[in-house]
Amino acid sequence: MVDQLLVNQNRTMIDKFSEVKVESPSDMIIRQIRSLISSGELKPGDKLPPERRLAEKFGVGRSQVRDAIKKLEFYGILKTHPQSGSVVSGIGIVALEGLITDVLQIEEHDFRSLVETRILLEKQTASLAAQRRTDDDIVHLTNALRAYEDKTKRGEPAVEEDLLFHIKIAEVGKNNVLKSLMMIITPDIVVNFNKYKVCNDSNVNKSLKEHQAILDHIVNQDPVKAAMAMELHLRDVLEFSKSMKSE
Amino acid sequence: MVDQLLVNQNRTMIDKFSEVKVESPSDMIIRQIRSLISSGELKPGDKLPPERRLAEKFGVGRSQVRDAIKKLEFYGILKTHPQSGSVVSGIGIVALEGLITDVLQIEEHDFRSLVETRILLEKQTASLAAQRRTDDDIVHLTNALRAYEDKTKRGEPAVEEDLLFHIKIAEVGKNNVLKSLMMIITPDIVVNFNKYKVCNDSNVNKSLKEHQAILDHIVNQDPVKAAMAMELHLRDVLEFSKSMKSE
DNA sequence: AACCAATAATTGGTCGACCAAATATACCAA
DNA sequence: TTGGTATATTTGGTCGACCAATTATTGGTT
Repeated sequence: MVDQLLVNQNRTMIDKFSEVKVESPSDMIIRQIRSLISSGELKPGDKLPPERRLAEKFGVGRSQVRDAIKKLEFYGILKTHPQSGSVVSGIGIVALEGLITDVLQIEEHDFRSLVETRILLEKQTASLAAQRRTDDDIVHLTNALRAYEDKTKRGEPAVEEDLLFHIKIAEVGKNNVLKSLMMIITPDIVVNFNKYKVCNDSNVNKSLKEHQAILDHIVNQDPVKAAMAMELHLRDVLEFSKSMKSE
Repeated sequence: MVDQLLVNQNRTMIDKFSEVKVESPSDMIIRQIRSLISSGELKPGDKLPPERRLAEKFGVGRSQVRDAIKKLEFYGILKTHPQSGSVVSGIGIVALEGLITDVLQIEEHDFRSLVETRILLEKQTASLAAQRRTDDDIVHLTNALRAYEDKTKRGEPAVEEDLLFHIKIAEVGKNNVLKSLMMIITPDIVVNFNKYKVCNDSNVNKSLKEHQAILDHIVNQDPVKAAMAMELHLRDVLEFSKSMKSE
């Protein structure tokens, strides 16, 4: 009650500090765990204190600690064994420092980096697909391209089918990690696609031909040409995005 | 009570089905949400039913639903607005299908895929680093290499310093996404490093020279040679790992 | 009828309590 | 002393209840 009054009285002063409260609670916990590690209290390889103790030490509920641990586990920094405890991953303390700070800023993907990386990944998937494709794979790829073609011919937006074709290529490449990484950056790309309206009508025809060319090279098992066709395709997208961005 | 008795009576029969229960509860929820989407009950862009309703519908607690939603949010498939609801991301329903099934299997990183992808990423980071390095960057890289050298000269294991050097190169490349992706796969690599004892004494000398070569090419701003040196370096690791694995 | 304020219902976030599995401890027998 | 078993404790997983913010509803005023 009294606290509430004080808050209202100091509203203008509170506003000046509000900017530091943008970081979410779980991020704060992550930062605290990081400090535990860098201060030497937590060496890689040994067990994390139990969630209850951490919650008490940080003065928060156990839920938030669990959230933080889950996030860290997601990025491979921790490994949680049920009914036993969480263990700091084998990676060294020095590298950990850099890792964790990066996790907190992992969303800051600027557009240039995004497209640049996508080109890299997709060139490789195209190359691998050309090397490792089976006859079954060709059927799947053809179907995916057909679906894309049908929708564009009807004048409908086909961003989904476009991406699906690319994902199928990644599957044919038969490299789990590569595909997973593509999966991770794909949502960001879609967001930016919609933001900059990359896929308008004037581009779909060219895009369709480029897709067909990529597929042809994969069918012919020509890794180099497949990669080049993919790069050409994506390079167009990049250039177009640049022009949109400068508007 | 009665159910319990039935379960005990049918223990042998239950055992036959136990194999399907290996998937974690939250994965089951993810699968269910996916079926909700593919059945058309959930179209991209509109709000997810409230957590309580989902929990009731799936016959589980709300915690598990929250876990599933958080996992999906990690991958950008959902976006949660506090006190308002979760929204299906703009990405299309078709692509979602592929995405979600992949999320469930995203941990199956086999070793070949891992090293293959690492080579790809690191070649690019080396190339970019050679293109974009500043004078300050060189100082940092040199220090990192020095730290690695010192520790190896003393005969101590220096896996951390090794990786730190690579991470520094990624930073010099100035591509957020690329660095983030390297961060993601690095823990897996370390685990496998320790498993196969890649960095033994006979290799450290060679490794050190290769690191120096990479650094030189970055200093000379020669992207092609930097990438080649990096590939050479990592290719050795791959070959060595292969031989260890076949033991 | 239109608009706005006050109130009621809904919703995700948080917390504490309970559960079952895993581990540590204590105790007894050989 | 040693080995194993039974018990006690610890631990992450799960659940239901409560909280604050948001949204929907309602009622009244203009």
